Amino acid sequence: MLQESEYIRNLRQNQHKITPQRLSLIKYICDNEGHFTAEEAFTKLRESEPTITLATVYNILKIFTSSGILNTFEHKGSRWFETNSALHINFICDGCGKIEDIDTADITPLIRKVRESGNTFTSGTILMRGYCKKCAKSREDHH
Amino acid sequence: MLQESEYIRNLRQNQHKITPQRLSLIKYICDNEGHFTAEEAFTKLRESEPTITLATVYNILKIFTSSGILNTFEHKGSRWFETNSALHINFICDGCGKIEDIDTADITPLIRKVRESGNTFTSGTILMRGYCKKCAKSREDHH
DNA sequence: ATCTATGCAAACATTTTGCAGGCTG
DNA sequence: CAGCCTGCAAAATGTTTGCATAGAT
Repeated sequence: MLQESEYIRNLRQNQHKITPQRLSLIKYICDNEGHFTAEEAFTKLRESEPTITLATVYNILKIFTSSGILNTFEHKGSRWFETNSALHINFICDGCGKIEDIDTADITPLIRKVRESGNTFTSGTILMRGYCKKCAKSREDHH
Repeated sequence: MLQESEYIRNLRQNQHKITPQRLSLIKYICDNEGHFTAEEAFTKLRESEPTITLATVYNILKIFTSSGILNTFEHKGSRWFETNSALHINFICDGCGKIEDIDTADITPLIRKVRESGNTFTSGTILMRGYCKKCAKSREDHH
């Protein structure tokens, strides 16, 4: 889990200015470990930065994703952002919609496989769907 | 690789009617092993079915995805459809944009891992990005 | 004959773009 | 104070919806 200072350093390193909007978003990202959409971040940020716009949020998120400090994937018609930069499984519950990170060493062979085919590997996203423990149980109880 | 008859059987099994538009799309899917968007299928289908609309293409694709005979994933702001129903790696080249299927048995441990956490597993998508052999080489040559 | 599927258009949702003014470095 | 960043509005893109008619069984 990265600290706020690492995002700030990332901005400086890439000659980007430090603005209140950017600091607020960094705070949101660090306080809110997990997965979020631009809209979600925007809604939360507006509490402390009432003039911020969605376009600005997208701008800032683009900086972080293009420098690789944030990952993105698409799901349910939106782009999602996440702070976990190691390749891992994103398990999405079809019941409650929650996204759970599952870290595992078992992914290494997959990357090797990609390279065996002659490709280079830069990044990846693994989405797996099903029902989480809680939702699976409540569905069982309905029988 | 599924045959046209299997898509037709799938329609019948689910009490869906066999229409020319559906047959054309099935033909497109079977002739065109790989990955496609609704728009791509629509553009091609219009050659033989000039009155077909994008909405109809979406309708038909929804039938096939909800019955599980087609997979979907989101990428580059669109939904993509694919005929390979076994969980596999979709390798996306950041150079030419081509999507390559990489089938591997190494995925089984990942599914096990999902279940170990108490979740059920229904489907998954693995997207990996980098440069394909050809694009990696042409980028090297630029140095 | 019934009921679903299609075609069309409009609605919707998400993301991007263009530009004038404001703020950072 | 130069240039990047923000806020705003509009545009662009992709997908869904509602409804009247055509078509499959």
